[in-house]
Amino acid sequence: MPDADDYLALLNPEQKAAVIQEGAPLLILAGAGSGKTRVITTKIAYLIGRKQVQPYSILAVTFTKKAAKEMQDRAVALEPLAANAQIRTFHSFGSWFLRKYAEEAGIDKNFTVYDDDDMATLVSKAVPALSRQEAAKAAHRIALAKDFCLTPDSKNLVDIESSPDFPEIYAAYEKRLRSTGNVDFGDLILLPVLVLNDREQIRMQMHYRFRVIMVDEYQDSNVAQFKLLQALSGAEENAGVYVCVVGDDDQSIYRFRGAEVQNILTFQQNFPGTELIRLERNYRSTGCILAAADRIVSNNENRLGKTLRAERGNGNPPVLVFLPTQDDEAAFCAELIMKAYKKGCPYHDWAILYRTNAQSLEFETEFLHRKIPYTVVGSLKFYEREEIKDILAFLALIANPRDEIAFRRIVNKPAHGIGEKTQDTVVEYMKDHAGTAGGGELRSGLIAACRECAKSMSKKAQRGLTDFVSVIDDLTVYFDSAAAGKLSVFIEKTAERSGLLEYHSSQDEISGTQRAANIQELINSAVLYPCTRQGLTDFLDAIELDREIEIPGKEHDADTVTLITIHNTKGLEFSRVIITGLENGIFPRQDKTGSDLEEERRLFYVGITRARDELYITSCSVRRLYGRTEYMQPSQFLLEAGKDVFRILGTPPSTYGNDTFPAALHDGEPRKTAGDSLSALWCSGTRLYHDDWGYGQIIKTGYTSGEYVITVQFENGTCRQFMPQYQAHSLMIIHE
DNA sequence: CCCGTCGTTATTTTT
DNA sequence: TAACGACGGG
Repeated sequence: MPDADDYLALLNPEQKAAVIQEGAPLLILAGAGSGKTRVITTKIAYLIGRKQVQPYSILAVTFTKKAAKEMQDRAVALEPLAANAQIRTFHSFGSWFLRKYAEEAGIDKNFTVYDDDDMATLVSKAVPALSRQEAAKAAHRIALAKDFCLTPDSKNLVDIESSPDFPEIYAAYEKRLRSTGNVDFGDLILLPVLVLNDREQIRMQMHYRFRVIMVDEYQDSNVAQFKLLQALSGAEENAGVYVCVVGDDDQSIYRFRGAEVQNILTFQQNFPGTELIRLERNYRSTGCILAAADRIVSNNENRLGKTLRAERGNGNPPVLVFLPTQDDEAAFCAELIMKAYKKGCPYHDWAILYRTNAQSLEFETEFLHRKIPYTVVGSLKFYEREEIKDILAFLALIANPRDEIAFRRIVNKPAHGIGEKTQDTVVEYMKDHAGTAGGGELRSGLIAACRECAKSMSKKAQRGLTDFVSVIDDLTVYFDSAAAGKLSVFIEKTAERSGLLEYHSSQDEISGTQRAANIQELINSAVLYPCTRQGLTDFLDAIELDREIEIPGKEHDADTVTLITIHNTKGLEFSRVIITGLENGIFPRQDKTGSDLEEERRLFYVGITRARDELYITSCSVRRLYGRTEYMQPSQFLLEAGKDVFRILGTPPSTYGNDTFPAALHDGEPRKTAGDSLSALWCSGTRLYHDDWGYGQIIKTGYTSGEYVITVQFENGTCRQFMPQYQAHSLMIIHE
């Protein structure tokens, strides 16, 4: 039996107060790196071990499966009984709830979850007048509406989309979606809210079941999730459910996806009597890094306010590096990393952060060239790949034969001569007969419809449909007879019998892709699931609700540099971080004002606070953008932070503070374009630092066969020539 | 049905 | 610049 005092003794006073607090709602404002996961997990252990709270009556929700798993593992390490606590993502809770109350929610118990892409397809089927692009946009708005807990008849729908057609489109989509029996992501939250608000009985059952509710990363919850929490807590009917939320308003970065910072800012009003505890001791970053982070975020108006204190000394100031172009930026990063590597710093200590995925390209090219191993996080999602979606569609159709989207995706793949017209006929037939034909017809849904429709069709379509049905039939027979086997074997069978494996293998040869291997990866990931209906739904759920789970070839022990968008770094930390592209228009992105600009600022804050020991920030004066060469200005965030928090390398553009541009402008060479800014940057008198030779000064400049050449006199006596155009990365201009 | 060409358009995306 | 969708010919 673990002794609670052991783990309480590890906490600082605020953390301990947060763990033992009871009797009123609790809001924990946990700054970056302040040990919030430790607090939540300790609290779970404490409630079970010390307060005799039943583990299964604790519900802890997070946003990602990874976070849920980490929380579960750490809680179990402190208190084995925590294995029975419900530690889930919001969406997996919704899924659990909806399978339990499928009937009340008006959906199929075997539902699968449609993603954004499926939504767009469904919109275009529901409203054929829309172009593909319009449908995608409408789908996006519908998703957003659901995040805000708005139904097609909600008045506030205009706040999401002012187009007068929108409510109609949304309603048509809903109708179509309900006819498939499936749900979309928004429904996983919205439908439980509707059911709970509607059915007192069910609400009471939930209050009886869950006595403690904790929410992690509360700053990223949306309105629907807030309403779900409200319903589950029964705050308005004195259900006596204990609520504890943890978050950091300064790290709210998902507004564009419906996250509502207001949720955390107004928590105290919505849950009267709330106690507030701040965790402000930062155990991750050095003081200098935190100082820069604080300077940035202090420029935001809309925040609860908190000041992080460094627990591990000041360290070195963040280095702000001004570079001529994005190529120099990539070279600078590579050089920095290689230099450190030679001194024994592993690659995995490093992360390169950028605002948009497209920016990863320059680094990939450069690193490939220099043989620096790297891992790009998150750009191409496994589950979004065509071959994976194809196989999953087959499985989804077997799980739920009314799944129109899955049906359309694979009925003619590989091609059997079943065009869109034929598909429409089958889908219409199913919809017309589903309600009247009794249970049998309903159960076999689109497959039965295929059989029926085939009778009255052209030879070609008839043949195609018969082929398709026989594939499904074979697989169904196999599925039913293999209940003792593994699901992975069934998926393998599906991949073969459907012809999809062969189809995608041949694609591999044409375009050198890895599709067959990806399919194999999918098959492997199902080995632990039984070949039963339950196993199948569980597997599909796991895939749909945890899209990070399948990252093929991602060896965790590989020593690589991480390339990642700042959004994706939430919850991560690295010893050394380089945040790139700090230029107006890139970061913050253009057109950001007001609260959008505040969110960009928070994003910068998140990026900075990922760094444990060293932080570098780069800003280029020229960047190729959409095929154009753009002259960039340093990010306004750099000015807001103030110069004193950084150590500055390279030459800041004149717009960065009051610095005058180097005298080099008069050095004899005309400054025509940015390409020629070489002579401006690398002019006589400029002080430099070189990796091998140390400090020095440019004593002569000139051109040799068209290339700009500088001569540098180093303090150690060496005198060398360089071509800054190619060697800028090994030479750093000292500004101070 | 497949493949090539032309024109358009460029965030962030836990689930 | 590049990548992707729309369209038309084989």
